[in-house]
Amino acid sequence: MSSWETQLRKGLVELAVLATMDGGEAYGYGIVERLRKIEGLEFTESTVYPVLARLAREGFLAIRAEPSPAGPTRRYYRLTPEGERRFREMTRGWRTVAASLSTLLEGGRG
Amino acid sequence: MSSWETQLRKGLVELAVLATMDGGEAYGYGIVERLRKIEGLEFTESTVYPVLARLAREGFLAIRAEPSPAGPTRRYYRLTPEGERRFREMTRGWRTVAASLSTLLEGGRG
DNA sequence: GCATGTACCTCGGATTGCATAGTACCGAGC
DNA sequence: GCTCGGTACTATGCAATCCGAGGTACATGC
Repeated sequence: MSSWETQLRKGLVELAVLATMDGGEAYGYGIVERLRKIEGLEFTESTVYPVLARLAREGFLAIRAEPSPAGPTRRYYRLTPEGERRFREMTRGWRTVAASLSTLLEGGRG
Repeated sequence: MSSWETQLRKGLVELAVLATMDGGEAYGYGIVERLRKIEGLEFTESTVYPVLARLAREGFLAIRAEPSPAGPTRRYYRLTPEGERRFREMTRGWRTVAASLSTLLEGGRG
């Protein structure tokens, strides 16, 4: 993985993770599997798990445990009201930055 | 500045800086002044100067010195052929990530 | 009993953003 | 000739976090 792509992802994991459980539930391994298929968002378990732990600790996620059909107990995460607010804020911030950078890239030195 | 926005910027400075000198020249202070006006890309001198130094050291930028109308000698930076390639690669990578994330954000848990 | 797939978690190195502080250059006005 | 404000860059150090490598554990099929 090229180093600058690693850097580009910083701060994006959190948004991507929150997005996977917008309006529903998701568990760690499933999130990793899902993001693995999205170009540019291939995060590993060692990236996703700490983020989930932090978000839960900060009160943005609620946890529900449920047995897995094959494996250890799954821990399903869901957005709390605070988590939803955070997600909306981050989405707005992301759109702003994305739009600004697009303009800059198209405009050249204009 | 919220912490996640700081992280979001990591890796974006480099692309933003390269963009400001696409097809032309730019000097440090001028780059900072220009980016300061773009929402979401307000980087400070202590962020931009090290990036310029690193990019020059890695061979992505060429330097030309020219007296300033008022102040110390300006150092104009220009993309080398390698720098242009790097810039194009980063732009592609950025567009990929941006598109993926947009899809994820709009699609919800679809 | 062993391999395999699922599921969760931790540790440590490397990278980088940015606040703070400092150096130095130049022209204008007195 | 001295100060002052704007310009241009450098140095130091902390905080954040990505991710490779490694560890534990459950279930099924052979």
